[in-house]
Amino acid sequence: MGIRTRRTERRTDALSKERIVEAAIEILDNDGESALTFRALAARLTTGSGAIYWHVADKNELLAAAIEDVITRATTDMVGGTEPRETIRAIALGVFDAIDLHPWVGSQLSREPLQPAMLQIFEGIGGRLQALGVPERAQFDSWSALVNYILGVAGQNAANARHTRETDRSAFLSTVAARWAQLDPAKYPFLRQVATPMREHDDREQFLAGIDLILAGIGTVR
Amino acid sequence: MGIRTRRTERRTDALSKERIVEAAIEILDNDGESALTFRALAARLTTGSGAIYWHVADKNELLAAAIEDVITRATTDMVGGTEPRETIRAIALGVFDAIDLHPWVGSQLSREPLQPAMLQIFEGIGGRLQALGVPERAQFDSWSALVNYILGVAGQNAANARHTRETDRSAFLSTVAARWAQLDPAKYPFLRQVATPMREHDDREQFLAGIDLILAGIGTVR
DNA sequence: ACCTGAACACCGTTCAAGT
DNA sequence: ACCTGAACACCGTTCAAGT
Repeated sequence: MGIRTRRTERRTDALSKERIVEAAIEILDNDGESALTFRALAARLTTGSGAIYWHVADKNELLAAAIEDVITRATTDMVGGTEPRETIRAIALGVFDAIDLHPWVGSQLSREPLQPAMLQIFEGIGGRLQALGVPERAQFDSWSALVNYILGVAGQNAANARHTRETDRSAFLSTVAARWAQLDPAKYPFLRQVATPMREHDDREQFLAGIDLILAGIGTVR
Repeated sequence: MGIRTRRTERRTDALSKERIVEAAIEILDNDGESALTFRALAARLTTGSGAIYWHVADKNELLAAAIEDVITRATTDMVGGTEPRETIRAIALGVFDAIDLHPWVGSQLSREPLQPAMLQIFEGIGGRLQALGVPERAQFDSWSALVNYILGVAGQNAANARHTRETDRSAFLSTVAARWAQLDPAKYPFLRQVATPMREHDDREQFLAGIDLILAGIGTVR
């Protein structure tokens, strides 16, 4: 389709940063973080490993671009309600769902949280705190509590996904729950008791419950 | 000192898991995570790299043992007050300070949060929530919010420390703050405003403020 | 039982050489 | 301008050989 100009047009299979990033995301999604090597990437793109360096400076830049891609897509899809509390929940859930889909983003994010794409998310949360009427002196701490919590869950989910690759997710949680259920009741009464909800809980709802708790705490500041 | 029995006594420079872990921690503390290689470790212990494998299964076990060591030491030093809210703060601060001293623990923890040594910390927090009178149905979510927040901060601190190695800490934060201060005011009003507290804040107090906010939120559950 | 150190299979990255 | 693929310096891990 369209007119083929001689110079700007490329063969459709030509290498480009976008195609490289796309392929990297596929590898990360399908085979996990350890599977992303320049050799594997080159093989998938049927090119030499050195060719990738023409489009991408190094592995850090590649990962940054992959995160940028996923996070940008996630924030674009987001329907922001008008009520600040709801919007904060929606933003947080957007991050959660993106990381649920691409767990490697979670571990990269807790390694390099200041990704450019995260700025929109950080701003979105901070802005809504202002709209919520949080006193100015409490805004920074409130914002940081929410952001750290979100990044914490992100890292946890990524860790779970790493274990989950071998077996499956519910099997992994069952194993942890079973281990906790067998802890010494004298030393670990709470963890024993929490083993059941641990096995049965819905990650997404638990995540939201945490957001709500923090928002409730923020609400107590006058 | 003491009688030298022929078989059980070893030359003081003999290899042992403890000495290996100790040396690993020194390398991690002084030169960062990327500096810990079996070759560097062997050189520091003036032995062959293969010798380490006689005492330690692989690098994962080595890292797990190093974390165990640091976390156990941190929880041992902890003076637990009698008031539940204070005790939760003390436990959280204990983790924070340990990670502040050994940032690599933070990144390992967000990769493998279910370290055995963490069980005491998890239990300590959960137990105090019960003592605080948190309704049973809210205990799991409350506990998970606190734990995820703590692990989130741990990961962040580790990430900051990675950047800080090259320059110094305040210089790094200043750079971030300066970058945020120059963001488009129309798109990022909050981040611009928050750039100043970001540069001036005390990490430890900010961390505690987050704990307090979550505890305040937990307190609203009746 | 414990240690040595060469060897193996991998990495990320570079670069002379091609088109 | 863009790509190839061998080469380099490094990993974690193994293992025959030593003591």
